[in-house]
Amino acid sequence: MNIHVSQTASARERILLTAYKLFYREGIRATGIDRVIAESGVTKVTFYRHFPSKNDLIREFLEYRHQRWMAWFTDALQRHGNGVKALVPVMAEWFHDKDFRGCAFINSVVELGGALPEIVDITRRHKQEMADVIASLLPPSRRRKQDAQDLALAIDGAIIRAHFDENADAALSSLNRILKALLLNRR
Amino acid sequence: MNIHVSQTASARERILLTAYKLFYREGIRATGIDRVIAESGVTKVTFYRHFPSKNDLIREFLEYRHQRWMAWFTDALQRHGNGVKALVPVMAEWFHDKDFRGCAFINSVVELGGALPEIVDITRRHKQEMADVIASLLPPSRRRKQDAQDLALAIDGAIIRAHFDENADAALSSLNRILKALLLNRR
DNA sequence: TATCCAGTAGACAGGTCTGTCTACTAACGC
DNA sequence: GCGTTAGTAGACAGACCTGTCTACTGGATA
Repeated sequence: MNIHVSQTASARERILLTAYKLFYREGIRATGIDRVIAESGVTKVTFYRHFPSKNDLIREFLEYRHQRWMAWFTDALQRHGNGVKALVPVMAEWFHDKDFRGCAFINSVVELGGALPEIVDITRRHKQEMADVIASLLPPSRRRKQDAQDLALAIDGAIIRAHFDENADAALSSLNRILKALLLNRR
Repeated sequence: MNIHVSQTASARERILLTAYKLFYREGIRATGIDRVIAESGVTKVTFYRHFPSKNDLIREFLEYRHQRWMAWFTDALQRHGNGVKALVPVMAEWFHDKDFRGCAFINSVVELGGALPEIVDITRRHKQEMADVIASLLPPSRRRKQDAQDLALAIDGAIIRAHFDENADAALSSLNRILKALLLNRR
């Protein structure tokens, strides 16, 4: 609307984008507030005006990550034909990204689930939405939701393997075989 | 052999057991050395004589965890009939343990994989050994290793789901269906 | 014009972290 | 008997963490 507001938005946005990059790349606990402040080019006062505590920033980071990841996911699925067959190529696209470091939500549960239980809830909701999107790829049937849950679990396994394996191909092959096995076994 | 040595062994053992408990329950980064020292009832000098740095303790913790977990895993498989059908009950046993907090190796990769790359190697070896044990449950065939890898990936997915889900039953059902689908689809 | 308000710069408080240091004790092995 | 070795108790250094504080600046608005 006016410069005043857009300056505000831009400081906030720089903080959030910096946190997005650092929290995902280095981990949340490993990233100090001072580093986020320095790299986003704001001062402490500005930072704490927008985010009263690091936990607030963590919550907003996860919300932002959720929005961006879901948007990428649905777009990538469409680009690959929007069927269940798209899942493996879509995951391949993610796993081969040079910045891939696993699932931000799983990572945050592992890092902070004990100290910040709401992160666990946020993660459950994120994974539920992912499973809902997967369900929408499947033909309607009694088992659609169940199949989607199974696929979501297998995808989580693949994310983990791709995270610690040297390359993602083994994870993708396994995911592909699981997917085929689950969906061929109908009727 | 003699009291001298066994006193030594016991201080070391207390430290390792305390780290085992705290690192797994609270996380490695969240657990300060001072806490391990206090709870194991030794002094700083004693601690640092046995473990020159926290990283040394982390390595030994993972080694110890690997030994204990593999021993539990093979034992549990035997108790449940030592076939591929044992996998789901065995996982159920683990997931329902009140102290279950996911896989210590996955967790350590997420927490420290960036800072301590050798943890990633340790985790790969651990998961490879797990997959080898799973392979030994399968009848010999061309695809035995591949099937074992697929099952191992699905198990990792189930571990993650059981870690953040309220209860482990959904994860176990999915694992069960994936297992059946993979193994029914033979010939 | 006067007042907010979001911003800059940076000191500081209070806590926690890993790791080192001094000083002393008791048991074992040669 | 004497040196080595593992232990106790606890102070301390130096880094890093989150979060607060003062003092100042410049633009938007009433």
